[in-house]
Amino acid sequence: MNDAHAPTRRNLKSEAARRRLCVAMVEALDRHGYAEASIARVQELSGMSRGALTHHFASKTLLIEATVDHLFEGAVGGAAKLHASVKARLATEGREADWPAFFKAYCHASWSRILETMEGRALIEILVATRTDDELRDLLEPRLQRWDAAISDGVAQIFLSQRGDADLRVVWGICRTFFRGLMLHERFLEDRGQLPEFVERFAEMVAPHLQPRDPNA
Amino acid sequence: MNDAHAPTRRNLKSEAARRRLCVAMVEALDRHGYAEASIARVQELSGMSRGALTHHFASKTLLIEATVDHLFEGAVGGAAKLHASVKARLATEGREADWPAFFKAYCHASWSRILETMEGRALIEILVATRTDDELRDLLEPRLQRWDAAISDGVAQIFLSQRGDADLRVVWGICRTFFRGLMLHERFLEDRGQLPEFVERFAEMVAPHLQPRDPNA
DNA sequence: GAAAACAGACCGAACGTTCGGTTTGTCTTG
DNA sequence: CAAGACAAACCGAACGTTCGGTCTGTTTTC
Repeated sequence: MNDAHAPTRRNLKSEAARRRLCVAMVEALDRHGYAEASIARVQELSGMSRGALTHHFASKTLLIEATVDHLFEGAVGGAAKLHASVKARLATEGREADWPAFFKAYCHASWSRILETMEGRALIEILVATRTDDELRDLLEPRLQRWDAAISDGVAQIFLSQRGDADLRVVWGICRTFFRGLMLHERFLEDRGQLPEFVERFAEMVAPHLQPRDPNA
Repeated sequence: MNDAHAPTRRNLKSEAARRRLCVAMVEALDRHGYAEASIARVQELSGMSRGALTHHFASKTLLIEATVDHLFEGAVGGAAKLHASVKARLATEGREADWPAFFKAYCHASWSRILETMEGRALIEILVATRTDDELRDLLEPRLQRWDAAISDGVAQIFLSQRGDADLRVVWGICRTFFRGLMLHERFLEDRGQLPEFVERFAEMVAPHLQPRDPNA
């Protein structure tokens, strides 16, 4: 975390161990939920000893904190890649492309990539726990708001709202809100296969309120 | 729950005790989250003894089950009342009313009444826990699907989609999904006061896809 | 007086944390 | 460059707390 020191063999090993523990924590959050993501479970999933875990993360809170940073790094990196590919598509296809279909595909990609993954589900578990855990809330709040800003900036590079950037922020916030809500709504449905239909219908309603940004501007 | 026996003094008292415990459980879920909604916490919040709690609910699962039914009863009753008032408004104001504004008000009412409450937050906690708790999932699944059907029928009585009732179900499912997602998205916002703005902007996007049903049909 | 309602002591399991001891890698010194 | 000093990595046992569940009494209701 704080030591991007010389890449000695020890530092590399230590870094790898910490990463392994974070990955195991993500898996534990996904499979068992926040409350059941116990130290013992993470230890078991990581294949490391109890003592090693304790050594790298003196408390569970510190492990959670590192896991959150791990999640954010992955999410920001993934978003950057997606935005780059969108920019490329917009540059080649230009304005002739079918915008509703394009936006629908973008929504589907965002939903499945961000939320239909182990990492996405782990983040939801943490978000929910944040509501009732003040310590966790204080830990996450600044990170989440920074993340929100980064996402808004990224989307502003490829999309446009006629009402201005503030509206674009709101509209894309609505999209993310909806995607997250889907994770809870699927409990109401008889068939999980209806979810893509929900995403498509949603994208259809939102598409007229946004437009692609001219990449040559 | 299952005993609507003769209203002797004892049965009434028993019923009241069970309700008190369910209410305390809802409060515990709201304040502390699913995992921390322990038997001891419910006992404390209800002001009853451990023995009394155990007497009325032999296991925690039974308490959760009763609490879920308690929540659903309240939600279905509240929805029925809201729909009745909407029907009345539609009958008097008729088709001259400003539909987007009307729908916006309906969305705001649904959101604040269903989700900005102790009961709404408690249900979210249960929904999230359901994802990783198989026993809870089996318990809730039939109830949730019945609930979904009841809500769809209720909305179908007052609203209409040009694409038919199946589409209406999807669109209103999208709305509920969004409302639920707001509970998680507020963590990303600096100011919780932006939430109503989100609801209004969302309603604005959805309104053109629905219309009020003629109450005289 | 029988049964339901209530009260509280008690149990084993699992939790997060703490701690003393061992091994391994790195740096310093002669 | 080999030896010793040192710190980080690793290990598993033990602690106190809290969990849900059980069990034995006491009081209230019928």
